[in-house]
Amino acid sequence: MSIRHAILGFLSWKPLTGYELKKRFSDALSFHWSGNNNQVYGTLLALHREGAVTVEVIAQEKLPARKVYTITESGLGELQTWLASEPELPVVKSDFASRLAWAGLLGEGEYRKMLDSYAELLDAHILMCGERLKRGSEKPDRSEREAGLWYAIEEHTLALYRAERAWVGELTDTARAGSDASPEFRRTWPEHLEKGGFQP
Amino acid sequence: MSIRHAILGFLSWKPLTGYELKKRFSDALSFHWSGNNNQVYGTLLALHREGAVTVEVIAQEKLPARKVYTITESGLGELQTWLASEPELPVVKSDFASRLAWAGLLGEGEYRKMLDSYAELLDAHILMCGERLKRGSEKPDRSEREAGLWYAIEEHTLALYRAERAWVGELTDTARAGSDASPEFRRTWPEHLEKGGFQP
DNA sequence: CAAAGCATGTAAGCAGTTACATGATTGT
DNA sequence: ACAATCATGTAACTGCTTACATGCTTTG
Repeated sequence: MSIRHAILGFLSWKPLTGYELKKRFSDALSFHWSGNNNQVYGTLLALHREGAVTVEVIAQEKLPARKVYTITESGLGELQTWLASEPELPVVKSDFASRLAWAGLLGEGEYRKMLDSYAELLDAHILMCGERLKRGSEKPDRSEREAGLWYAIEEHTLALYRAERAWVGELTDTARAGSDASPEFRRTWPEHLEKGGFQP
Repeated sequence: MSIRHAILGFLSWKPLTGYELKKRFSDALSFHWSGNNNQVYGTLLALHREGAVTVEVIAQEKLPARKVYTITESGLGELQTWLASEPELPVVKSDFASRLAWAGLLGEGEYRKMLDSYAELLDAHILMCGERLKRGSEKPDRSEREAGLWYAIEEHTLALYRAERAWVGELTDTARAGSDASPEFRRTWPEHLEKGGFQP
């Protein structure tokens, strides 16, 4: 799965410029690509070289020319072939899970702080997502099913963040319960290291 | 977040060889790194060059020498500094969501097939995860909290796949309900393309 | 006798990131 | 006056992937 297919997807909906594609990627909740220049303009160039899209250059007074890309039948064929191929498992890169794995090295207070700052980050992100959804940019809706799917995908993306938030809440509750039972500060050091050397 | 911190994490637990680290990454449910050679051996080399770890070469009869890496205080410092830094949002790369966004281009039958094959993939993966958890490889448990966290992380990872599976189930139900209402085959073509050119 | 495990490493390459480069127009 | 939007592109870099390269030992 690369941005190539996602770009072909957008172009199957309507002709767009690189700039417009970039915006769609950075506005979307559910496409994980940042929509940076190199990625979009570069892929568009490759797509054109390979005959998957055509370009129409529309000169503008005072602003750089717009290059409007249109999908070709060959491009549409590639998109359909991809859609019919075997899907892949989702890949989740969780910085937080990686940290949590070693959070035993932290004291109670530092651990709580870690949970809190992640909860805060998630809350902010969830809020932002909600606002973006309310504003609601233009989406493909060539059929009932398509419109429904775009809605479903966005809801599902949000649901994932909410599940993550709920999990952090549970961890916080557990931490609270645990330290109420044994409130002393305890920092665990690796057994194979001398204690007392590095003290942050 | 890079594999560097995860390696330091494992080494904070106990000295390990590159080979052992590789296995831990490919066995883990919740670390997203594949644990390929270049990544692990390369990072270890860099870590050593920078003084974050030390090496002890243990010659073996008939097998290549084992290089056992031990974390230094500087390495432990780097790990703690990272743990105290701001966490990042999880990044989800969902091939399936990207496909779903353009599934309006598919006919009912192809769409159902797509849902089914993803459901199958998830089922297989969930089963495999369950077995891996039952087998249960050796995990850090220097404190109650650490042991509990490793358990919590693995459960949470599995929960995510299960939520994904439930979602696909819902989409399938919706699709069934929809096509019962209007069972005709309908393929939607991009408005800006002539209909009838490319027919897969 | 083949496959899996032990054990190290290198080469080539893809996908994606940040930052650089330019410059007019519109809104606060 | 400053920031955002419109609009294109390039350079340098990071992180990660697959495949290559070697070769012995244990298990099925």
